Amino acid sequence: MAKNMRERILAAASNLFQARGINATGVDTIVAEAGIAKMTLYNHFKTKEDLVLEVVTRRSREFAERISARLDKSVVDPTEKLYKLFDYVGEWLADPQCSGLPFLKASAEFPQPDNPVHQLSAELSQEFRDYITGLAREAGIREPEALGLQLTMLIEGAVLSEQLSKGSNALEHARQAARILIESAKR
Amino acid sequence: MAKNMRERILAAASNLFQARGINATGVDTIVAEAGIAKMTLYNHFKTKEDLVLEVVTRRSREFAERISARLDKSVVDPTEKLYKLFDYVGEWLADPQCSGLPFLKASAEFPQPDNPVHQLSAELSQEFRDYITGLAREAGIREPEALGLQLTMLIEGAVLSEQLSKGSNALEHARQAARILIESAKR
DNA sequence: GTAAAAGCAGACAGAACGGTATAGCCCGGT
DNA sequence: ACCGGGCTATACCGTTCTGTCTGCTTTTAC
Repeated sequence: MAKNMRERILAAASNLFQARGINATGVDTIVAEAGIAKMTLYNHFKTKEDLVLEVVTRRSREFAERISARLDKSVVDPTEKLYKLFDYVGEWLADPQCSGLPFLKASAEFPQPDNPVHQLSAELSQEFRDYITGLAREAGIREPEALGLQLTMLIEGAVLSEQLSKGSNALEHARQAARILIESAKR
Repeated sequence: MAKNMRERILAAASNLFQARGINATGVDTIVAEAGIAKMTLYNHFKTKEDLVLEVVTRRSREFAERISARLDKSVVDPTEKLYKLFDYVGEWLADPQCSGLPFLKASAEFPQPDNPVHQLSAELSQEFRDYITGLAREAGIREPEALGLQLTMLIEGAVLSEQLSKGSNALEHARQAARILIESAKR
């Protein structure tokens, strides 16, 4: 049971943060959702902020690894990976329990640059961008940083648009834009 | 003075929401920043949420009008407007007191779809997208909705990237991507 | 000039916040 | 058999939250 506790707390917190926002979710609510005692939570996490940091990290890494695992497994052609990237983001976005890019939402709730959650979000966002830049580099793009950033912006914008107005088919349009940008960058 | 009170409250709230986030800013803090009595605030706004709604609306409209006013004044060629759009967003973004697109941050802090702030954010986001789609239509783009959404995603993503890691030159890369997309859409 | 409107200061209510303390229970290891 | 560590339940701390009330002063309008 001991090992499960931590996971249960993280899962409960993750769900609540996603549904109501981080600042709007109290410790008591997390405790109730996880079905545990308050002291148990504070036995595993020093403060609420520590819990927030770990939840944000996990969710972001889960997202990134879910995408990259699929890409590594099913695609070999490096350029094809860039296209497939949008397919897999689309699948992730179609999941009804998906609620946006974790590091983006976290950074919006903690705008102050010196805030630990904000700094973590910036790092995770950078990781994601670096990953896409890496894909562009493997695909032999001349300026992989430029295309990587552009594709990242498209994905972030698409996720936001889809969240704000469902059914806008944002990701499909992002994919079409990406194709044009990739082709243009290869020439 | 009576007319100024409202503006002073809105200005103070706007600054604080921008700097610390909406949920993290208490009414007492707003009152202190505005240099007024608490009852004066509640005399002008029924609840904090009412104040939030008006602040978000104003900031979003200010942004949109600042961009569109410049475009209408200085540019005549419809296609050129699409390019200049990124210049003016860039200038707005370079303003050190700028802190992201108001409706995006607000929607992140109030994720629940039935929340009034979230709904307002969705409407304001839609307004912005419609405006850009209108520009695309005037420029004779074949599928203005598609390009409008794509450019919107680029702008939103660029603003986020710039906020999360300053000096990434996100908007410049967004502009380059936009040029490619626009040229491709015109052909 | 005077009365009504609006602003002020500060106390206050009731709830929620993050976090702590305490006392007991249950269960596994030896 | 028993001991210790993790979990529970509950009460509690001080602070902060939104929102209200009151009594007094200033401004505004006619």
